[in-house]
Amino acid sequence: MAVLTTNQPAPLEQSQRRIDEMTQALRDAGQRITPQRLAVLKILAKSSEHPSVERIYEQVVSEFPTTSLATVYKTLTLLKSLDQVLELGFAHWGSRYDGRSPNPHPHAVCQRCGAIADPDLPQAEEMAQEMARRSGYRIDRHQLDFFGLCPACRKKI
Amino acid sequence: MAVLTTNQPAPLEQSQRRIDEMTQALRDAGQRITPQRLAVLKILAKSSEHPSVERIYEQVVSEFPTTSLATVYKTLTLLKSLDQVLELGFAHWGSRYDGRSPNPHPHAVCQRCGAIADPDLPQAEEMAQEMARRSGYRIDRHQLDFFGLCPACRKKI
DNA sequence: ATCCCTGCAAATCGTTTGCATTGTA
DNA sequence: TACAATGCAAACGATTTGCAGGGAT
Repeated sequence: MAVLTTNQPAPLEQSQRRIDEMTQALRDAGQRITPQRLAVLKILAKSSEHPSVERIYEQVVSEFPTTSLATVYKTLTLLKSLDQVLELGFAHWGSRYDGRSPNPHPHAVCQRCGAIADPDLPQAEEMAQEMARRSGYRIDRHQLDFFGLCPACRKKI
Repeated sequence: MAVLTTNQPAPLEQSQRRIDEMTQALRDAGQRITPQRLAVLKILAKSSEHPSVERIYEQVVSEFPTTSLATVYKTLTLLKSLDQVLELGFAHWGSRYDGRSPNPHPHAVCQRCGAIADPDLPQAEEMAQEMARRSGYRIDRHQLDFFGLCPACRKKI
């Protein structure tokens, strides 16, 4: 499901398509397209870095200075509920967001610099089915995180 | 690596072995075996429910009324640092702990009642290697969570 | 006897909420 | 114009921390 290659910047055309998808999803849900929401949504469509809330906030504020952190949170909650953004929820550091590939897929997280990569791992879906079979649970969603050191940080240590 | 069958109570002998392992790990690290630590550690060795901090605290207090929540947290942090307990860190609800199989392994989490199962999924290790290969990250640890409904809750809905 | 561990309370940090004001549809 | 969205500040909940007193080795 993750169509994009790891950590490449999104081609303009592709991020434009995501912006359109997201705005349409908002409209379909009877939600208004405010400038603040549009700003958040553009950042989500363009970022390959899996930004944190704080990071999104900084960027929104830089082009829309009155925006509040609460609005960013509310927008993210809304987009999540429409399955237009994937929240990577971590325990002790804050969440990170993936707006380019909102369907669940595995991530590699660098413990040193916080970089996140998401190469395609086709086994994921099959593993979800295996988990359903062996546990008896109905599986709706997953979060598969691998923690370690990114290539850049490996060298530095 | 997960030797135990899903959600079966630990055989006494097995949980006793875990208690011994943990106390030994503490001793090896030059740490003291206090009654509070022993209480936490016993609960971890026996529980198949992947208890929350609060749940552990309740149980410790019931047999050792002066214990504080902070001590439970400190003990868990200590045991984590010695790889004697696995923390399942969730974003919006608190963490849950696995003291019976402290090596990373996949879990199924019920969104309704919070039950957690951990059947053996042999693919996990191979997937970690595949992730390392495709991302270039050095992978040290993983957390593989599948969210949905447990068998009991499926019926109730 | 030493010094680590405990227990308490206060601090922290990410996230959520209440409410008056503003702006989109 | 009506009603939903914003922005601010206060509330929240899980976890951490500082510190004085107590207990394990």
